[in-house]
Amino acid sequence: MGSRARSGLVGGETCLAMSGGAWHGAIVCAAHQQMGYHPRRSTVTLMECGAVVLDLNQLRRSCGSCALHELCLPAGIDSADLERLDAAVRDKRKLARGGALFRQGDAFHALYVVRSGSLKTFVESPAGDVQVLGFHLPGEIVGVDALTNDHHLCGAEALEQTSICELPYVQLQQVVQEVPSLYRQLMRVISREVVAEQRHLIMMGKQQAQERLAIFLHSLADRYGRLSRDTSTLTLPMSRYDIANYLGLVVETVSRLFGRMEDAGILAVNRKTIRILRPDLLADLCGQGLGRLPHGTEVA
Amino acid sequence: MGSRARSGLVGGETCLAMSGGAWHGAIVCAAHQQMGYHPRRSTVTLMECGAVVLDLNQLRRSCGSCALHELCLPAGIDSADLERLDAAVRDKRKLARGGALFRQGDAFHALYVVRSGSLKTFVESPAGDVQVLGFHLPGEIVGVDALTNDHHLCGAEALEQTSICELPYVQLQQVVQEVPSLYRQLMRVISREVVAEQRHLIMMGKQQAQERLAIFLHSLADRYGRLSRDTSTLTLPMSRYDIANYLGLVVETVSRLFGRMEDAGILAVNRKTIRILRPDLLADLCGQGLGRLPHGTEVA
DNA sequence: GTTATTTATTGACCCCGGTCAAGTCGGGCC
DNA sequence: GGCCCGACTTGACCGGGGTCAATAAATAAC
Repeated sequence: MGSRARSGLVGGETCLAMSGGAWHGAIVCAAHQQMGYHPRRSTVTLMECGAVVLDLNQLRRSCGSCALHELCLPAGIDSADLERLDAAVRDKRKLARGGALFRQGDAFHALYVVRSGSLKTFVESPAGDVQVLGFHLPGEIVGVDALTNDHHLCGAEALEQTSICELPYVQLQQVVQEVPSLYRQLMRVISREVVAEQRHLIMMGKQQAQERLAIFLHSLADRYGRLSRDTSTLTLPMSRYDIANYLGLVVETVSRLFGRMEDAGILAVNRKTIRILRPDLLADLCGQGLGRLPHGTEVA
Repeated sequence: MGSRARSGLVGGETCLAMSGGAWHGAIVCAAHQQMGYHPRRSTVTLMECGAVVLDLNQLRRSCGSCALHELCLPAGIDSADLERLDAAVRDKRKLARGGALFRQGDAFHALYVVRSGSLKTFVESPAGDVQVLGFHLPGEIVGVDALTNDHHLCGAEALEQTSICELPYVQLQQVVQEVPSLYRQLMRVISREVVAEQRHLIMMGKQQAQERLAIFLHSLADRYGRLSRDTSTLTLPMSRYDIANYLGLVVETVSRLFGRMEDAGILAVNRKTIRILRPDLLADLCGQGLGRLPHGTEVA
């Protein structure tokens, strides 16, 4: 084993652009990527980048002009009703990497939608062991589990610089009451979370470790695609530990699997940057248990 | 190993009463159990039993007089608004054991609430392998996953004689729009499902096989208690295969675990009837990985 | 009743992935 | 520059639980 050719990104400038996380992600990058622009050679600093984002936020404060419009609550709502929704959406909170949106046990008073960046939700037992429940990308709702008993059953934490739309529940209820189409859309968005959890469950059920990671990457690429991001080069905002925990594995196993998939020519792995070289083969690995790679097999 | 004293239920008449499933469960049994009555010596046939149920259904057709009132959608809704809900709740469908409420891929047009009996929800891959997603007891809602894309992503099947309240979605929307408190309660009930899935996920994450089964039994007893059923004698409506699949294990492992817990004096297992002899010890097994039983240890 | 079929239990074997331990890399800091 | 620390990788070992197979019990079919 071992003579694996690590896909060498040039390092220096690449990492400089990457190391800030996908902070300009949904806003700056989305536009750039659609134009075929890649921020690799950009020399903007984080400071400059932050300023740009703030300006853009000013321009697109309203749901109506939000890039996530069609993925989020406003989908299918006409401009007249949008103003009422805008009135309910309170200040857009910003979180630094590791910052808590809410903690396990906190009193419930709002639902949240990720605007840019990403979150993880997780529970922690009194004994201290953690279970990551999900990763949340822009347009996805967080906090639904607290509706039953007015307390958050899981914590939510930013994986990178993240910006959040807060929907105070009392006001949201009013608007939803007045705008039937918004009520329907809210249900749909919540249902999406149920479906996401179901997928997670299916994966944890009986899939082998390699299938789990394949499914994880595949579905992440899917979600990136829906955000108009590049689906062949994933920049993972979460650590190997988070991935392992989410998949019900240990970090060593995840590391080995990345290695094996790289050996097979499916991926090019460079820390948090994963290039999917053979989407077809990756899709195969998601399949029904066949086609598992036997330790160091080169796949033509 | 092996010299395990099987808890001997008398067999004959017991099984006769059991074999019909818990059909009179939520309706006849709930009342009986609260009075300390046990249907073991009852000689009613299924036919007679069915008739009784029908009569009771006539008496308590409305949500207002339903025994599940406080567990279900009507919770916290005054009698004036209850009539509007009643109008939306359509015919109460009945399913025989194995009967499908809906199939994976079916078009969505209604949510369902279990009135009596029980369901399992599951997905089936093209290759034929199944993952059981959940078991649903009276008062619990089914079908939420279909709200996103108008098709059921999982199938739902009765585990025993089961009666269902159907909530056609178009009508439900109207009523919910008119009755704010019902809207809130619907959200809460849906959120319950999210929480249930989260618990399932936590279990599948990193728990050992024995902890999984312990948690499963413990939480099932909990839910039975909420339905005013006996929490120390569980009559499992689902097969060992369903349990194993739900827990991400194989049927042999579940069987062995039941055996080990019986050896430890925690349970008395007789096919689908599980008596919890030591709830305290069972709770211990749910805990953080400590206290696992090392193959045939007697616990005083 | 008898037979056939599903469901559950039990044993023997072995492999996937967890555990333990040792590197290695990269980034932040002075 | 040099140091440190956390994130990640890689190897060696082993045990929990999956697989295969045989049997028993209970239900369904006739």
